[in-house]
Formats: sequence, structure tokens, C-alpha cells
Amino acid sequence: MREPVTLLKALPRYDVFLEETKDFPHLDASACYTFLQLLKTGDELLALDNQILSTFGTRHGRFNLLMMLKHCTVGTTTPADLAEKAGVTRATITGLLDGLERDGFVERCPDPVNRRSVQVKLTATGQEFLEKVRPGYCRWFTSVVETLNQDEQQQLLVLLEKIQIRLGEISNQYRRTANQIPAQL
Amino acid sequence: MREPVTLLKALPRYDVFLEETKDFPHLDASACYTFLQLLKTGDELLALDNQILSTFGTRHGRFNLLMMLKHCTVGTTTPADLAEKAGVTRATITGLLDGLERDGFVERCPDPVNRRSVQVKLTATGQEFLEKVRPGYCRWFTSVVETLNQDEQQQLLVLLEKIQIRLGEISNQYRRTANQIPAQL
DNA sequence: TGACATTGATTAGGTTCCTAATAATTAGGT
DNA sequence: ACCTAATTATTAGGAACCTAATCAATGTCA
Repeated sequence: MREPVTLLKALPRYDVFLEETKDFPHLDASACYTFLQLLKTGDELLALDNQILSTFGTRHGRFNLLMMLKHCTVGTTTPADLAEKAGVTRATITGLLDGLERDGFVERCPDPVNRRSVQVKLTATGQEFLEKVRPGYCRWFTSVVETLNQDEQQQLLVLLEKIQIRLGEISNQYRRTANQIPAQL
Repeated sequence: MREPVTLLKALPRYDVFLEETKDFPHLDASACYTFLQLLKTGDELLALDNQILSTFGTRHGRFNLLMMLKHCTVGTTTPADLAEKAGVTRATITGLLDGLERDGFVERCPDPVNRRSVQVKLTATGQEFLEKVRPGYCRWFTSVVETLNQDEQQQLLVLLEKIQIRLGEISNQYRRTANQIPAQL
């Protein structure tokens, strides 16, 4: 038997926010706690993912870019397109490409039609690198999820979907108010 | 009615990993998908949190540090202690403190007993800043969670707890193998 | 007491992200 | 054809993280 949710022990970085509920009686402390656990889990997952990748001599950003170059067949592989797919700015892609090109994992080829544009290509070295890292990476992320059974995974997906929808709403509403302080402050 | 989990549409940054399952038949594609959704949700939550905080002229790291200074009564407020609580390195705390001190939100006081040590204190300006930002921040994070009802929140907490336990195990096992390539590669 | 390790904070340098500004090229409208 | 708009990639500079190296102060112990 798993003990009920008493993981309250130590999330010092996050639980300071719980104090806030004292000054806002209409705020639900348990709702705050849920938010913090979500933030914490995401944070730790991302951190550990990065740590695992460091063992292989790469990091989240670079690895992701290589994977995208290998698998994403939809669209072109210009920096602009990669930025769009990866959800980061073009400037970020430029920086990542600089590093990857220096290491010989990708190359930038001029586009003969549009002289502003650049086509990014995975080199043989880059391919080999991916081959080498892939099994270990797959095992890492499998080992995280296999702690949940099929039903639990399904439950989690449904809940995450709801949260993502809400995040999308908030993000849009925030984008609409541009750089003003949001109305709810 | 919510549509069943068909949010498969666009997570291009993440779904490239699904391709990997083709080369590893023993890998469960649905498990991969769950992992990716978790990674994605965490990523987006963190990103949006940072964006909201930017509206208030601060960021995750600095805001967290201020909140810790205000609420964490356990232990001292030396940079080392703050680093421990926040789960970042001391060097990171040094950098954050530099910024916060420059803005007049904190001050570094020499410890009369241990001359190596420094006590960090929230200034009146820092307090006022927190007072100003707090309501808006509370509303933001409430609005995320209130998309789930009580039962769903409880479900989510249980699932997140399981994942956190697994992450802890992996992290420990990884720490034990130090800087070697993990056995499972 | 003196050598040595430990501890606290910082510095130096690197990475991955950001925004804003810049430079080159292309496209559109008159 | 020409001026302006938009688009592509990059640069510059900043933030929040990291590791490794440094420096000062403190503990330890033979």
C-alpha cells in the first residue's frame, strides 16, 4: 500500500507560497498545493532530463534540435522553421546551431533560391551521435513512466490535457492584453 | 463533453521522440506519449509562470528568492542555506543576490561570528514589492488549478507523487554512479 | 603551533533561453 | 522601376542556471 499524499515533507522552494493563502482566505490551500506539486514535478523532470543528457555530452536544447532534424519531415529545415517547431525564438536556434556546427553535428547550406535563407542538415557525425545516445535516452524516459500502470497513465493524460487547455486560454488572454498589466491584478 | 485524448495535434518539439519507438519494439508508444505530455506540460507551465512574472518586472529565480526570504523561518538566510532550500548552486544564489541587491530588494549583512558568512535580509523596498505582486500571482496560479475539480486535483496529486518518487529513485541511482556512463546504456 | 582539509562565498566561463536592434534580401503597390 | 513592407538570419546584451577554480576563514590533529 502506498501511503496517502503526505509528501508534504520537503518542497521548501515551493511551499513558501502556501503561506500566502493565509492573507487570501478565499484562496484554497489545497489548490495551491496542487499547483506547486505540478510546478515541482515539471521542474524536477526537466532538471533530471538535462542531467541524464549531460552524461551523454549534450543538453536538452541541442538534443531536441538534432532529433527534430532527424525526424521532422514536415516543412523545411530553415532556422525559422525549426524555431517554430521547437517553440523558441530564431535567435535561440542560431545559438544552438552555432554550437552544433562547431561540434560538426550539423551544417548550414545556403538556399539557392532564397539567398536570405539557410538549410540546416544533419551530418554523418550527427547521425552517429544520435544512434549512440538513443538507447540510453529511451530507457531513461521509459523508466519514468513505467511507475504508472495503464489506467494511471490514461488518467494522467486526461488531467494534463485539461491543464494544457487552461494554460492555452491564459496564454491567449495574456497575449491579447499585450504588455499591459493584466486586468486581474 | 471533452473529446478523448486527441491532443496529438501539435507537440512537434516533443513528438519526434515517438519515432524512436519504431526502433525499439519493446517500448510502449503510449508510455512515451505520457512522458512527453508530462514534459510538455511542465515546460509550458514554467514558461507561462515566467512570462506572468515578467509582467511584474521579475522572474522565477528572483521572485522565489524573495518569497523564501519572507517566509522561510527554518534555518538561517546565508547564501549556502538559500541555495540548499532553493535547490540551486551557491553560485546561482550569488548571481541572483547581486541583481536583487542592485535593485535594493535585499542586503547582505556580515555575520559577526563567522567572518566567511553573510546574512541576507529583505529590505523594506523588497517587502513592498512582494506586497504589490502577490495578489496577481496568487490569482494566476489559482486560475490554473481551478480547471480541475476536487476529485481531479486529488487524482493528480497521487499521480504526481508516484512520479516524484520514481524521479527520486532514478536521481539517487544516477548520483551513485557519479560521472560514469550509466549501466543501462 | 603548523600543516592540511573543510567550508563559505565569489569569480570565470559556458549554456540555453529571452528581447531588441541590425543587415540583407525579397515582395508588393503605385 | 522604385520606395516601402515584410521576412531571414544574425548580433548584442541580459537572465538564470551550471561546473570548476579561487580565496579567505575556520577546524583539526599530530
